[in-house]
Amino acid sequence: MPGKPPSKDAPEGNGGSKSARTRERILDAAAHVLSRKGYAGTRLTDVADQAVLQAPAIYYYFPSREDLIEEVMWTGIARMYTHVTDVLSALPADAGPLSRIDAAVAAHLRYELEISDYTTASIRNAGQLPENIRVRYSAEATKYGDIWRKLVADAGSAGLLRSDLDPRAARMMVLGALNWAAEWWNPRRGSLDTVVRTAQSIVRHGLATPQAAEDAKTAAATRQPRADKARLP
Amino acid sequence: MPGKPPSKDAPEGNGGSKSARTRERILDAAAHVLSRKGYAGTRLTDVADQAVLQAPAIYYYFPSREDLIEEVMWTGIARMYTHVTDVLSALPADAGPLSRIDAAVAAHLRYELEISDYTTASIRNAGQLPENIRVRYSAEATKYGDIWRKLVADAGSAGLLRSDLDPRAARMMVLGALNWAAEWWNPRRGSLDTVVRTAQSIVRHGLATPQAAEDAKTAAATRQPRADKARLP
DNA sequence: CCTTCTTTTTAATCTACCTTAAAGATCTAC
DNA sequence: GTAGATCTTTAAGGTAGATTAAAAAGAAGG
Repeated sequence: MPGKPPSKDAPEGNGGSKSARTRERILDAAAHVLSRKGYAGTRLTDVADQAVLQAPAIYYYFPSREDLIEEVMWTGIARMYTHVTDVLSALPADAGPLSRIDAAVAAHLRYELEISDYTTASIRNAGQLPENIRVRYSAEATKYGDIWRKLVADAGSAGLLRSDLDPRAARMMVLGALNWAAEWWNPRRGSLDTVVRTAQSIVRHGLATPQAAEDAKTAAATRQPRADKARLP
Repeated sequence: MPGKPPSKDAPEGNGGSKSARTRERILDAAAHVLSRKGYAGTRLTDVADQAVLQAPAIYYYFPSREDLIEEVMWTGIARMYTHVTDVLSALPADAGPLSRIDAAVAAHLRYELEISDYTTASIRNAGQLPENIRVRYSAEATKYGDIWRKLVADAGSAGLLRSDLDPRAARMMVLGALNWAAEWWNPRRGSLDTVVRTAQSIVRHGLATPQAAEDAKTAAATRQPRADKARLP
């Protein structure tokens, strides 16, 4: 009799026991297939092929197909949350609300486009999940959304946002612009830096008062690129 | 023996023969299911339920499940193309590039959120289609994209765009912001007008030079709402 | 090398769904 | 009102894919 799923550890690259690494490989494979085939189209045999093992082996690590897919879905956002949070907290304490939004835009975009299987899986399938799977995903999504709610609210309190914007709609438009990037970006057709710069500019000018947008731009020229690469305090 | 699929007519509401209306009902039902269940999850029995008939009846109108889904996919964008084109050509000849973008934003958004089954179906499933189905869809998508390519290019030629933007990335960001609206907009949580206004403002300020953005805003205050509601010349 | 625990595989079951076949129902025009 | 066309249904067939059972293969330790 197989023991329970081996202690799931490191959400990071690897490093765990062999068993933990196999589990992670299956999860990655599932994200890969899920992003391309959709919830209903994700076959365990395809996941198994991608992970280089036989379909029934998956049951040693996950109780069912649904559990596997559920974990891919919420894991994707949960990791994004961690990443963006880390980047934001690595910013200098005096970074203004618009600089923080710039940093969040860059962090979201880079993470999304680097770890694109998970992100694309989440983005494309969020609306197609059965209720039971959606619960945990929605919770993580709300948590992540709160980051942005706060980013926008802070800019608003500081009087940096244009008054003709509906905050919720504005926030969702920004997230839409960012999320959609996974659908069209192709490393061969333009550098990631270009995408990030364009996104930051659109978001900054899209949200801020003209005066604030220009101020932030010049301020960012020295501050933001540094902040963007910082990971750990 | 059944004749060939009855002459497919009116892409509009209805009006055609009874047969044409049944066909349209099936197509609508397929869009409904496709948007919620995804490509692989779209079962003919569900489509049939939604269209209030039995699954095999679908085969009287469509050669196969794939053909049905393919048609939903490309039809969605093709109609969007027609709609946006109509709105743009109804604009006064002296409408500037930014006004035209404003109008396109409104047209895209209103159509998307009103006919949301087709749009959501396209958006969510574009990346999950098998090759053969994707061909026609991609062709229509490119055609529609050309509208926006031109809108942005015209604004650029007129010197109204900020120079720090990559045109392709900027265009895709805008489309992403718009497309994503179908994922979050809820009529009960905010009016469509609010969403449209916010989107127009973000796009205008997101793309244009600060000077041009402000100019366009005041000009639009009289011109654009009228143009927005115009349908036929 | 033999035992035990972990991991992976092969073989078999069971269900869901697309599709076809054939028969019914409805409609139209003489 | 009845022949023929149009449309719709009921009744199978066949296949693919999740899951379970049971056996095989590794790995760790003595």
